[in-house]
Amino acid sequence: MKDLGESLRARGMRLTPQRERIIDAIQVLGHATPDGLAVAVGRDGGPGLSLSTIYRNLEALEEVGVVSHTHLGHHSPTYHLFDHADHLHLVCLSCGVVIESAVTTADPFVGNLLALHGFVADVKHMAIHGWCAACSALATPVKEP
Amino acid sequence: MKDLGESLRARGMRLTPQRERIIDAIQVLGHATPDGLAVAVGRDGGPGLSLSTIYRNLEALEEVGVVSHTHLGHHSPTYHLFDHADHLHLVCLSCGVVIESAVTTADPFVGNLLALHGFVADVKHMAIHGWCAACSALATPVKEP
DNA sequence: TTGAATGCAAAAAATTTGCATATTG
DNA sequence: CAATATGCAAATTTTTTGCATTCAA
Repeated sequence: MKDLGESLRARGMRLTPQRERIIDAIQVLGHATPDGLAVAVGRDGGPGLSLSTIYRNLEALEEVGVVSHTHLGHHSPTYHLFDHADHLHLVCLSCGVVIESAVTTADPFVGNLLALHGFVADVKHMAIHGWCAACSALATPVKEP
Repeated sequence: MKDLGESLRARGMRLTPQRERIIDAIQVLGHATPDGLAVAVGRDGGPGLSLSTIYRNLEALEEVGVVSHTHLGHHSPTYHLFDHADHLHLVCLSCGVVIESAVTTADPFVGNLLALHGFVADVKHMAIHGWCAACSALATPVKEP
C-alpha cells in the first residue's frame, strides 16, 4: 500500500488519527465488522470512536482503495485491508467457520461465467456458503448463522 | 412440490389463506424480498398482510422446504419457490441486474473446493457479484446496490 | 375445542443523517 | 483560514417479539 496520507490527500481527504486507528485495528483483526472495530479501537489506548465515524471512514477508505469488504453472511459486512483481499471466503452454514481459499480455485468457474454470460465475476465479494469438512461429515446441516 | 397442506400438517403446521397468498405472490414475482411481498400480496385483492406474518411465514415455509432464500446483496434476502431454486445468481454491482445461470457452471469450482478443503459448497445461497457484459464493456464499475 | 397463526404495537439491531464543533492542510 | 472530519443525538430501515384475538383442523 502506498502512502496512505497521500492517497487521501490526492482526493481532498485528510489523514486523521481516527483513520489511522481504524486501519491499525483492521490489520490486527484481519476481518472486521463495523462494531467489532468499535470495540477493537476502544482497546488501543485512545478514546473510543463514534460508530458514525467508523461507518463513514470505512466508506471513505474503501473509496480510496485501502480497504474492501466482503459479505460473510446475513448480517455482517466485514472489512479487511485491500492487500489482504486476495482470497475468497468459505463460510460453514453449520458451525460458522470461515475458510480462506485462493482465488485461483475459482478460475474455471469465473472462466465459464465470462464465456457464457460475459459476466466478470468478483468471487471475493460475497462468501461461498456451504458445509466445512467436519460438519459435512456429521451430515447435519443446520440453519444459517 | 407435493401437497402443501399435507407437508405443513405433517409438521403440526396449518395451511392458512395467508400462506397461500404468500406462496402465490412468490410464484408471480420469481424472486421476492419480504417487503416486496407485502406490496405484492396487497395487490391480490385481499387485505394486506402484516409484515410480521410475512417474516414468520417465510421462515416456516422455508423449514418445510417450500421456499428458500438467497442473498443477492447487502440488504435483500430474496425468496423463491424451492422448485425455482436450481440456478445461481449473478448480480451486477454496477447496474444491479440479476442473471440466472445453471448450477453446473460452477461444477469445476465446487469440485475444487471439495478436493482442496473438503468443503461442500452451496453456490446458490449467496449471489456471485461482478459486472455484467454491458457494464464491464463500459468499464466503469460503480458501487454496490 | 385447542393449539397454531394473525395483527398490531412496541422493542431491537444496524445504519444513516443533521448539525455544531474541532481539526487538518 | 477554509473545508473536511468528528461526535452526539435523532431519524431510518429492517427484522423480531409479546400478547390478545382469531381460526384451521
